[in-house]
Amino acid sequence: MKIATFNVNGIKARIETVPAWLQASAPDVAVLQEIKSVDGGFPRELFEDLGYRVETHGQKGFNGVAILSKLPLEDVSRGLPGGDGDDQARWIEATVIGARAVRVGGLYLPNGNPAPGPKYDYKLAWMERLRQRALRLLATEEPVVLLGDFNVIPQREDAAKPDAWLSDALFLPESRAAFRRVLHLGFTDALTALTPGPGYTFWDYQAGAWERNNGIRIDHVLLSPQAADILQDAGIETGMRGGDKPSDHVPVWVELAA
DNA sequence: ATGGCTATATGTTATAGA
Repeated sequence: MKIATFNVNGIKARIETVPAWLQASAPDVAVLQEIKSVDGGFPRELFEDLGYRVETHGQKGFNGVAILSKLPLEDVSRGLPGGDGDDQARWIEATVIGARAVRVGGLYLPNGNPAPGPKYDYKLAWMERLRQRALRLLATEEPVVLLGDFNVIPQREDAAKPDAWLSDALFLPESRAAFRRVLHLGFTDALTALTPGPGYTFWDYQAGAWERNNGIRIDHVLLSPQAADILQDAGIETGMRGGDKPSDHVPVWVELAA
């Protein structure tokens, strides 16, 4: 089972990019972030015609997440628990029925800038809610994959110019500590487990960041122990950043024996 | 760089992203 994540930065703007990617990369499951679309405005037929089931959790203008799956989905849920009035569409979860059932959580973690401030408080609170949800999912002892745009640079080596990010919400010590608190519940970072060394997933549109390889790694795939046991391969589709009508993020994928 | 692009809707300007 190949599972991918892609922050598309607007599904309407990526109306050709995303289907072309799906055909070339052929993930069984794709979680998308920043669809920037309401559910009714999502071009679901386009993806259904490619053989995908479509589940969206959209919102007007910003945010918005989705799951596309060639395999049957069960128990789809939208919204990260514990929100109490949080109406930002950043979380969607479903069980994918392959050779094994895999619980997949697709997430778009808040950016948090400027920090300090209310947006940063929201980011940290959201990360604590993520930790709580992750703990519940681990307790099922089933394969669990949490993937998406985490908006956290875990280590200095995950940025081409780490010193430029020192006061940024993506790299502040509290953000990195909160990320580790999730990871250390027992998850495996699929990319660092299989491909040590620099591997970026985002390059800003500005200042020739792509041409200069001034990137950061902020899209991650976290595997529960039961998922890590069946991890076969993982990768970053770096070349997508240099393609037609690119998002500022590129897809990241894992292959599981499931 | 005090944001140099990009995307969306609030739409010929504001807001958000990272």
